[in-house]
Amino acid sequence: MEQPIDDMAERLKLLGDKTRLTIVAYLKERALCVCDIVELMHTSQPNISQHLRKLKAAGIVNETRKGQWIYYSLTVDDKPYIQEILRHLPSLKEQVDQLKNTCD
Amino acid sequence: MEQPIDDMAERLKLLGDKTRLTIVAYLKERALCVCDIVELMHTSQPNISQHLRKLKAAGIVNETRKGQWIYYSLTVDDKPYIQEILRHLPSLKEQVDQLKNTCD
DNA sequence: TGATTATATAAGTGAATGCGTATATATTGA
DNA sequence: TCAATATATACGCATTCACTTATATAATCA
Repeated sequence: MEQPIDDMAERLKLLGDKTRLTIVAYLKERALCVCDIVELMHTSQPNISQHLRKLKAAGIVNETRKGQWIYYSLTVDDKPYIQEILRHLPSLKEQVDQLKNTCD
Repeated sequence: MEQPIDDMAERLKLLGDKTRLTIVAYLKERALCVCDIVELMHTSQPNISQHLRKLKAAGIVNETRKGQWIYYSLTVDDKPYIQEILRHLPSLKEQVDQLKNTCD
């Protein structure tokens, strides 16, 4: 039987990873496709895909396909303690705004 | 150089462990000594001690010696996003109240 | 249809981690 | 000072996990 506390621990563990927390910080600015995040974070595409899959499984992000691109966005409206975490993340708006944006 | 986002990830990772999050949920009720927590959680004393050391290193708990017992308590007044997590933890008051309390 | 681009999955590897057993340190009280 | 209790540390082991490389799937466009 899954306890609420186990559930919270699972989500917090997901956010307790530098790469994933940075992804979430970027997605706080706006929805991004995988190649955007790869460009922002200077790591491999499979690495980002795997992190996104975990975030999706935990219900923290969802995906929307637009042509050949898949955009990910946050789904935390029903998770207040995650919202509070987001509020304390530094803004990465400048970096997101400087994306080359060849994705469309 | 330590970024704020790395710092947050470190703390969230600590709370993203079922055992540690449960310890924190107990400490939300009141300060407890190590043997109290061992009794509540049905695990080994070294296990609890090691988790408490990590929580202390992250500034989430502090310790106060009282005779041969060392009481741990939360130090989260300056960490709002951790407070919000605490608010969403289920209450474990009943279990804490049923402690045999031979520790004094 | 074939080439290109975007994304996902598979498999392997090295490092981190949670927990147990054994032992050390510290405090109390006879 | 010695025994008992409380807590911390050392060490080993099994598991988890983040990441890389290689490959598969999917969509677009010539």
